[in-house]
Amino acid sequence: MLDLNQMDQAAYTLKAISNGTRLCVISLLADKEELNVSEIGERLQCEQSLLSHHLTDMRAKGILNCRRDGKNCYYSLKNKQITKILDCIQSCQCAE
Amino acid sequence: MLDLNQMDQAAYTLKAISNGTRLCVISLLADKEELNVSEIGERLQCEQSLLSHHLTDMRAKGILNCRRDGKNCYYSLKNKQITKILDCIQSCQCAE
DNA sequence: TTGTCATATGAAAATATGTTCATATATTTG
DNA sequence: CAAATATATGAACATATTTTCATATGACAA
Repeated sequence: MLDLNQMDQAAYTLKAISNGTRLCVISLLADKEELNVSEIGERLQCEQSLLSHHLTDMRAKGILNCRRDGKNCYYSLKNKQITKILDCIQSCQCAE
Repeated sequence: MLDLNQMDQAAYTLKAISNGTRLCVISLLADKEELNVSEIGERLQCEQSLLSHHLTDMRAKGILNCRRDGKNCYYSLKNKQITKILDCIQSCQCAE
């Protein structure tokens, strides 16, 4: 029941989201089904290239999906469940 | 509702636990109420000093409590709620 | 005391993450 | 086709995290 490999995998996913900007992206996408990069950029304080790096990496790590439509790329959560981590961590912060 | 500062704080806590060894520690302490460093070390594949660094840092970041009793230091979860993140992330992995 | 056990600490090295900047690519429009 | 828009990429750098090693500290037992 205590499997380091399993925990490493969990850690891999957690690391991929352990960043303020990335959590914001997840929070945005929790509601909106999908958003393109510009829309995300407008809502966040994040420079184009940096945001792109974050999105690309989160996608590579299986957090986000991406779909191109013309000039735009629409990102969405690959697994909505991930938003529960946000609730979870926030309830932890409160109960401190 | 989308507050970067709040997300940064959440990220700070997430970072403090986004590591296989640290998640193992949390998982161990989820059951056992408290364990001393040697007990944790036996159950984990982790060298003394490295484990100590992890524990000290998790403590500094408000994840763990520590109580000394004689030669031993007993660590426990400051907030049991944190274990829900483990369940949470694991259910995310499955549903992939 | 001295030795031993349990744990912590600090510095250095190794590695990973985050950020910036300049530039590339894909798509659409004129 | 050329220009404009949306987004990605790569290299360089800055910063943070992880790991190792040597050593320190605290507590107890002989």
